[in-house]
Amino acid sequence: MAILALVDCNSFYASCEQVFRPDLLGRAVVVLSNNDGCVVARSREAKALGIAMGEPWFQVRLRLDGARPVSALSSNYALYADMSNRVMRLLARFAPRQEVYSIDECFLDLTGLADPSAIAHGIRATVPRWTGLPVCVGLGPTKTLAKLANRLAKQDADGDGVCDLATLSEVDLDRRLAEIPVGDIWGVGPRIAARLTALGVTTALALKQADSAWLRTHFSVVLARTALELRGVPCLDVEDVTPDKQQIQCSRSFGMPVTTFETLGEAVTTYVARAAEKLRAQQSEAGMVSVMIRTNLFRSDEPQYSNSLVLPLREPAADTRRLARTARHGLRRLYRPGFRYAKAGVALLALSPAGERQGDLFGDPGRRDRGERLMAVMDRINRSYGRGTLVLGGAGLNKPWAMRQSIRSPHYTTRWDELAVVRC
DNA sequence: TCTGGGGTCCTAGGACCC
DNA sequence: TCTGGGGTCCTAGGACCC
Repeated sequence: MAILALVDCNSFYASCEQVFRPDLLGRAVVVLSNNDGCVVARSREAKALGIAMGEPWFQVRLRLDGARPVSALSSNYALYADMSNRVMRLLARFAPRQEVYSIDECFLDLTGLADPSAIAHGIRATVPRWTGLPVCVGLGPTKTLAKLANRLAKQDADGDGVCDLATLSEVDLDRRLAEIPVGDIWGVGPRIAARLTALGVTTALALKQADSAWLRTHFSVVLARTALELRGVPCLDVEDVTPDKQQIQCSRSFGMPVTTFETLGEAVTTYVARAAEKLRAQQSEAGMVSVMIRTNLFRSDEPQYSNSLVLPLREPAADTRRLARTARHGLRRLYRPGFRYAKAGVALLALSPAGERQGDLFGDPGRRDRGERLMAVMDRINRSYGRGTLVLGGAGLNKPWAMRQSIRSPHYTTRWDELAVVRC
């Protein structure tokens, strides 16, 4: 039998902030989404105040009305990404195979190892000691059960942070599954949970026992697989090599309403540049570019406009200038004056490995090579001296439309001039 | 005044082919 | 009265995840 571990950092973003701000330990801490919009991470104390995941921060403030102190921070992705790398590198030591599933969690394949439970406890003890970040570990014979075990480990406040569903007898496992709402299962979202519940499938146990063919006809093969995984039949592999992205997006809400074509163009150019960096980092080229703009959907008192467009390229490209030119063509067709725009975004689609392209009969290969060398130099400079050191002129310089991050912590671990200072 | 961003997979239906 | 059968590819939309 396979034994998989799911290791997940507790309140990851909030915990990262607390590592460098020990004064925030034991306090209600929330981390906000881009533009300081919504709550995306909460310390245990913040959860206890009833602050919901995804709740708009201005509503939280209105509701709590200053009666309870809450420390809010803008998100600091440079910090979280760096801390994530530390955790993942450390966790890789515990198993021959690791799948990094998200910024704060990974699967480890412990199949065949001597004492998985002891390893789980070792992880639970070692990660906070080495990185300052608390983790919980779930063990199970399939990914879905390991996920579930992790959830149970986190829910059990008095537990030791490890939950092992792999060594449970069938009877004991079913007893636990009977107490878990079906919506708590990985892969069962709110829509499907509501439909399942209406049909009488309300618990994890009921889903496990549901007929496979019935699930396929009334729902999909995805849900049928989830049910099989609950039965201990692995349907999802641990993928230890990260596949290349099939699409790369970059979109942001503006820090202030934007009305002019020129300003939207600056934003779109900026986002294309960011997406194209990621594209070149995985050595791909894009065959299509999509552009999207929209007004503020929450303003019922303002005229609304939302539109997007997909533009094919004559020949796949990874050159920021070419992609930006195409995106601006798209923007020109999308733009309508007289609206207050709140958000723009671009996506690079139809990605293929660089160098496998079909040539353009009318293209200029020499020009193309020069472009590739220029992009390589640009990426190198921006890697060495920081993102945004070398940019296209069309991206704008002041960027008054850029997102708000009024309460961002320093880049403690990734910038020399912002290093954390420890006084002993 | 204030409401995030970036992904994946599956399915149904239409276009098209022989 | 009666109007084939089987297949592929693409896309939009819906659902999910963190």
